[in-house]
Amino acid sequence: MSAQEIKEFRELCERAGLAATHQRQVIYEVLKNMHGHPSPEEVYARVKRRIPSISLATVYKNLHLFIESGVFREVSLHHGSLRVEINHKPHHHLVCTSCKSISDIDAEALGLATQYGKLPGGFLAQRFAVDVLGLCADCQKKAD
Amino acid sequence: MSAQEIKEFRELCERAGLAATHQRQVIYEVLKNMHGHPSPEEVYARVKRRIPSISLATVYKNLHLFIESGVFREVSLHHGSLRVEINHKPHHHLVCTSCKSISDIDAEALGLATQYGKLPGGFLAQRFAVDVLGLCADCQKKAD
DNA sequence: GTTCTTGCAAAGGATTTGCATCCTC
DNA sequence: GAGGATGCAAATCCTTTGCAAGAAC
Repeated sequence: MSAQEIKEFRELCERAGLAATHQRQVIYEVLKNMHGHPSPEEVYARVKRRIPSISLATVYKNLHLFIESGVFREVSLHHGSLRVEINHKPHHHLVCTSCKSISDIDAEALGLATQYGKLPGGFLAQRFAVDVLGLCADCQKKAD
Repeated sequence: MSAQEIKEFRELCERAGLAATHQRQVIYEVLKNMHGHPSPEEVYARVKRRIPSISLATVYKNLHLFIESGVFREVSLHHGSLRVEINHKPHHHLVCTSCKSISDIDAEALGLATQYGKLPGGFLAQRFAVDVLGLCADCQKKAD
């Protein structure tokens, strides 16, 4: 991690009121270099390469801390367990109901006319999490 | 359950290739009379009033069978466990990030311009599952 | 009768927790 | 040094599974 990135990490911890520990830093760095929607186990496996003594519990604790402080986001999947959102651009998910694969699509490319602000009923809309369910290109071919 | 409803239930089982058992019927009936997004435990509690000997495993098995055969749907929540969708009208979810409450909103009332069919990349969109994240009216008042 | 279901108890996976030790601030 | 963080193991929660006994077709 570059000096710039270390500074960024330390500022981020300060803002969130978290100590800038070595484990925390490595988890952060590993996440930044992952793609898609990694599970805690996947993150753990990667971090373990650099800190063999790390425990899964520590990974869980830090993932939650990162999510709580808004550094990363949790993915809402049609799926049972915790997944971390790596993609920082506004986007939605294409969920294939056949092979269960999940891919991202830019919010713009999907072109949903989402409107923020007050909805009828007084609910204040701040973010739209859209899962598009359907069939991916591969599964359509197989279905022929 | 009326004679008409029993007939409906038996046809439904036949279509899905399922035996029309007593337990299955009561689970179905209980679901039909629930609202919102009940958990397996909640369904179990209700069914148990009428069939005290029922087991939680049976409830789980049947919920999955109903979901697989398209009789009910699974809710995708920012939430860890299985929930059954009772509302059959096309709708989306308003998820309050403060109190975690979830309410339904009709697809029309939300007015999202969802488009079915092929998306760029070849994905075939069949259904849109939208979670609107934000603050419910109550939590906005409390935040003042 | 055969096959599908049930109920039970045990197993399984994912996540959390308690606690002693260790590291930042 | 004080309080937060870590690692470990045990605990917990949610869900699934194996199997013998019972019900549906």
